[in-house]
Amino acid sequence: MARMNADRRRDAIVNAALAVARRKGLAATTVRDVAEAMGSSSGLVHHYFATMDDVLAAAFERVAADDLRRTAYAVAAAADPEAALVAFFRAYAPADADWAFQLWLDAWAEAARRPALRATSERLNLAWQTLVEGIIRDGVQAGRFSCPDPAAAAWRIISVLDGLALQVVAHETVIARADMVAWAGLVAERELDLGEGTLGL
Amino acid sequence: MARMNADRRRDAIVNAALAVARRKGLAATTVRDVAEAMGSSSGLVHHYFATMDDVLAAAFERVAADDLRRTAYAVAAAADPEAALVAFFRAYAPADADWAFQLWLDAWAEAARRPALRATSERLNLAWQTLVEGIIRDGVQAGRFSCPDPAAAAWRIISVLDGLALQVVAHETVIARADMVAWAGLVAERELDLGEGTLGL
DNA sequence: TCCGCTGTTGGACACTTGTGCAAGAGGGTC
DNA sequence: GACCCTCTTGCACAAGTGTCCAACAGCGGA
Repeated sequence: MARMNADRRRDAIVNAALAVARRKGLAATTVRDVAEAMGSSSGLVHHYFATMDDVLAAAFERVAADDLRRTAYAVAAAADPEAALVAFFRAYAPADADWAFQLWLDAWAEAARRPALRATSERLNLAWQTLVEGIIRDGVQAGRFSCPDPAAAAWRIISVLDGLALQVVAHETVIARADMVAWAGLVAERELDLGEGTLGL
Repeated sequence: MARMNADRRRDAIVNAALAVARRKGLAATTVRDVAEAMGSSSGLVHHYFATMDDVLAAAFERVAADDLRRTAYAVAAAADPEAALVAFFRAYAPADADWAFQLWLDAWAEAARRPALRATSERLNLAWQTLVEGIIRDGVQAGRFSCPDPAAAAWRIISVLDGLALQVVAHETVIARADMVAWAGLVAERELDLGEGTLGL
C-alpha cells in the first residue's frame, strides 16, 4: 500500500469504513472489512484508531456532519423563513438516502454499547435540533412564524421526522415516502401557526 | 435440566432470551447467553428455534405484544375517548421501561439484517398504530375529537413519541422524560382539535 | 550512500459467534 | 422390566471478532 501521511490515512480509513457501513450497516462493520475496502492490512486501522468504536464513530460523524453542513448551507441560502424550513425538509429526506438513515438507526441502537458512537450521535442530534430551532427563531423574529417555545417545537418536528423515517427505512411498506415529508410538514405548520399547506410539502 | 414439554420449553427459552436482552440488548444476545440464563445447554435452544433470529424475534414479540395487550386493556377500560388517549400515553412510557424501548431500537436497527425480527417489529408497529387509530375513530364518532385522517394522525402521534423516546433512551440527557409525554400529548391535542392542555399530560 | 523515522505489514492471540449432530437420559406405556 | 419417543447434553466445527506487536519498507534528510 502506498504510504500516506497521518491525516490522509485517517481520512482513507474513515472513507473505507463508510463504504462498508453503507452496505452492511454500522453495527456489522468490522476491522477486516475496513482494511479490505482500503486495500491494506487490518493492523493499519488500529494504528490510527484505538478501538473499533472510534472508527465507527468517526465514520458516522463524517456522514451526519456532512449532511448537516449541506442542509445548513441550503437553509442559509433560502430567501425567507418558510423557504428555509422547506429547504430543511427537502435536505433531510433525499430519496436515495435510506442507507444514511440506517446509519442513524444503528447509531441510536449501538449507543448503549459503544460510548464513542453514543457521544457522536448525541452531539449531532443536538446540532440538528439547534439548526431547526434557529430557523424557527428567525421566522418568529421576522414576524412570519408564531411559536412560544422554539426549542421544544424543534424537537417535536425532528422527532416526527425521525419516527416516520424510521418506519420507512426499517419496514419500508408501512408508510409511503411522500407521506413522511408531507406529514412532518403538517406538524411544522401547526407548530408555527402557519396555514395548513403553506409549506407546500 | 428438568424435562419439559415442547410448549413449556419454548416459553422458558423465550423468557431466558428476554432476561439477557434486558441486560445486554437484543443485538448482543447470544445462544450461549440464553442457554446459561436457562441453566441448560446451548444445543437445546436450537432444538426449538432454527436460527438465532427466530429466538430474538420471539423474545421481542413477547415484550412488545404484552405491552400492547396491557395498553389495549387500559384503553378499553377508559371512560371516554380523552381518557383512552391519556391511558395510551401513560402506558406507552412507564418510567422504568428504558430497557423495553432499547429493544425497539435494536429491533429497528437489526431489521435490516434479521428477517424474522423485521417481520415481527413491522407487525407490532402496525398493531400499535391500529390501536391509536381506533381511539381516534371512537372519539370522532362520539363527537369528542375532530380529525380528517385518523390513520395519518395515528402515525404522526406514534412517530413523535418514538422520536422523542429515542432521544431519551439513546442520549438520556437531551430531553427530559416528562417533556416527552407532555410534548407528544400536545401534538395529539392539535391532531384532534382539542384545546391545548385538555389531556393534562 | 547511509540513517532514522514513520507508515505499514501480516499474523499471533484469545475469545466469541451460530449451527449441527451423535450420544445419552427421563418418563410414560405396554 | 423392556421399550420407545422425546427432550437434552456437550462438544465439534468453521468462521469471525477486536486487539496487539515484532518485523519490514520506503522516503526525506544528512
